[in-house]
Amino acid sequence: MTAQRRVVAEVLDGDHVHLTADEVHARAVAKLPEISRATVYNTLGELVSLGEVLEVATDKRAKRYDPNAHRPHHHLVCAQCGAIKDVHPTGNPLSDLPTSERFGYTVSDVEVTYRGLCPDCTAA
Amino acid sequence: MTAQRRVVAEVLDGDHVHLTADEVHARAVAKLPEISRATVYNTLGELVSLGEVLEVATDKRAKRYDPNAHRPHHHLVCAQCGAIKDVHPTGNPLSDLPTSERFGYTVSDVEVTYRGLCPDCTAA
DNA sequence: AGCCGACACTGGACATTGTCCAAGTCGCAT
DNA sequence: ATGCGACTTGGACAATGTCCAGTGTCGGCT
Repeated sequence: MTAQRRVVAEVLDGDHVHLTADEVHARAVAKLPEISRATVYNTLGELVSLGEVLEVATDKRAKRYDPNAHRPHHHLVCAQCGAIKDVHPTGNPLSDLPTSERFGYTVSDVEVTYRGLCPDCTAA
Repeated sequence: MTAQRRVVAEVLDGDHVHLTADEVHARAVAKLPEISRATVYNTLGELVSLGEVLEVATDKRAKRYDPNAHRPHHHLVCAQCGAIKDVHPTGNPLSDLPTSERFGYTVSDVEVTYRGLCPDCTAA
C-alpha cells in the first residue's frame, strides 16, 4: 500500500459516484500533485482485478469506476446529462434467459442499464 | 441517398453482425475505395438518429453498430474473445424497476448485456 | 446548355482515452 | 550501508472519434 494507491482508494471512497479514469486522476492530483496518469490507470486496474471496484460502460466514451462493488446493482443513466444512479431492480435477469437462448455460452454475469431522463432534464 | 451512404447501408445489411466503426469503414473501402472515415462516421451517426441502426456498448473500447434495430433484443458477450450474440430474454426488465427505484427519472429504455464464455473459450 | 447554391464528401489535423516502456526512486531485508 | 525488487514517473504511442476547410457533385433555374 503506497501513498499513490491510498490516494486513489480515497478518491473512490470519498463520494459514491461514478468517476471516469480522468476524473479520478484529477482528484488524485489534488491530494498528491505528483501522481501520474499511468499510476492511476495501474491502480484502477488492480482494484478491478481485486474485485474492489467495478468498471461500468454506461458511457460509450470512457470507462467509469464504481466503488460499490460488494452489493450487486445496476445503473440508471440520464440520456441527456449523463447522471448515473445505482438501482436495485426486483427479479433476476439471469433467470430470464432460457437455455435455448444461451448458445452454449457459460453465462456468469449480467449488466442492466436503464436509460431515460433525470428530473432536471425532464423539466428542461 | 448517395453512393457512400448506400455502401454503408449495404455493409450493415450484409451479415447480421456487430461491427465497429472501423470495421464498417474497412468493408466500405472494399466496395468504394475512396470513401473516407469521416463519411462513415457521419453516415453511421445519421443511421443511428434515424433509428435504423443501434449503437451498442458491449465493448468498452469501441462502439459497435447493430443493424437489427427493429426487433428489441439484448446481447450475450464472450468475456474472453468478445463474440456477440443477439438474445431474447423472457420478461421485461422495465417492469422490474419499481417506482421507488426510479428517482423521478422518466425511464424509456433498458439495455441488458449478459457476459460469459462462448463454447470455444469454455473448451479452451 | 450553363450558372448557382446547397449539400455531401474528402483528407487531415486534432482531441480524448488508454496502454506501454525505459529509467528513476523508494523501502526493506541483509 | 548496500542491493534487490517493486512501484512510480513521464512521455511516447495506439486506438477511436470529432471537427473543419476545401473540393466536388447534383439539381434547379435562367
